[in-house]
Amino acid sequence: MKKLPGKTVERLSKYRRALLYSFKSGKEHIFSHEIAELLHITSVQVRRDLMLIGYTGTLRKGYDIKELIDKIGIILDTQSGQKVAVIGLGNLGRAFIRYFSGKRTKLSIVAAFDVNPEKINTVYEGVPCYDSERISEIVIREKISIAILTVPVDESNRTADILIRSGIKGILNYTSKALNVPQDVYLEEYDMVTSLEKVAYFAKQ
Amino acid sequence: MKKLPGKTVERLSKYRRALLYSFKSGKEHIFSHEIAELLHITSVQVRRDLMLIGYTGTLRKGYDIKELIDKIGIILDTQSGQKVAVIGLGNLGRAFIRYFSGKRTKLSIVAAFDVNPEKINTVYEGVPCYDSERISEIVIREKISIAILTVPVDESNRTADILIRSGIKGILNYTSKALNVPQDVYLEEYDMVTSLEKVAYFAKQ
DNA sequence: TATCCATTGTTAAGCGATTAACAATGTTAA
DNA sequence: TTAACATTGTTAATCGCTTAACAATGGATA
Repeated sequence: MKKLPGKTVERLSKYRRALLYSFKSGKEHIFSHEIAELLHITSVQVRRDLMLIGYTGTLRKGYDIKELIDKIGIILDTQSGQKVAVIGLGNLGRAFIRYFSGKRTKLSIVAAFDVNPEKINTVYEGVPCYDSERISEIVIREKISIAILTVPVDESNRTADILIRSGIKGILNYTSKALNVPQDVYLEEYDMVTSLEKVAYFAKQ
Repeated sequence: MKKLPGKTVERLSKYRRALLYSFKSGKEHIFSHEIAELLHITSVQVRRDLMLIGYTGTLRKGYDIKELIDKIGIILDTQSGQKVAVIGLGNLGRAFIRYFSGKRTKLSIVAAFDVNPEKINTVYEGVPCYDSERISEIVIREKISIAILTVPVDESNRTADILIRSGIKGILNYTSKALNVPQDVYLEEYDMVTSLEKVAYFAKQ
């Protein structure tokens, strides 16, 4: 299937979580305007997104929640799952591991890396922490395709280069430096300080 | 001044950080294409953003770094500064406090809140942690205008309501639930799971 | 002095995403 | 049986942001 718009992909992820929640509470069908309410968006947008992934509802009952969850899974997930590594086991790295621990999804965090000897060879929430020197070895061995980068900013480019040479396919960069990656590596950047400064700007009346 | 586009505000925050870094290393002037390189964007976009804030460079020397930093400060900051609270002193809350500790900016994190008795009345990186029961009291007393919300998802709406009733002006929401806020409260949402799922989607070739 | 040229500032075009509009559909109610 | 209606799926319009295009500028160079 042709690549979907980034914004649609983000919403599909949110639809799925909201739908799982509704399904667990016993609901079987849902209308576009109900999904829209859950996410605080419009029903048109929901229908447009579902049109893009080719899922069709029924006229008076809306969408079959179970079917739609499965359909979104076909779009977002890979059959065999994808392995994720957290680079930098600081607060942010641990936050990620916490969010994912226990959730059995097609994304699994299988390794963390740090330079701190006190963290190396420990296990956090079931995820082993290795010496950062071993990134390349383990990424290749474990076929890890996604990295969450939460290292100090002056290490970010060097670390990204190692990941790229080890065949990583996507990087989620939380360091405040724009990374250089080749075209075939997907890069998503998020800057906590910028987010807070943005809120501060719009919060002053 | 008229409100700037959100994307421009985000970039201004990044320009400032990059410019501060350049200034510290002794540089005094900079061209639009040099700023663009630092952020991996185009020089046109830089010039357009600077046009929007009304800053004018010189033709052959480019922009005066010191002046531009000050100009961005006038746009983004308030004269007296803004106070920030972290609600939920988990990994993510601590990550935020860490990022900001030591940096003397117009944004200062002055309080954290948690329900865990072991955290209440401790101090993390200079930031005192209070009982979540006291959010309203302290937000009002300290004139805190911005909240970073990192509580468990089932507490998010209740907590947001307390913040709103206490006169908060902006909320940065890291819980995975869309919040209901009145028009005069600025809301920025970020979902770590969605970000990772987006990377995963675009990383599968 | 006159010409060249890199750079800025700004207008216009293009693009991607959201929103509006509406035909199609089939269930419900008269 | 027919009319009313809520809802879906899709096309068209709109909006906001990015990118392209280019005139204006004034220092450097011949």
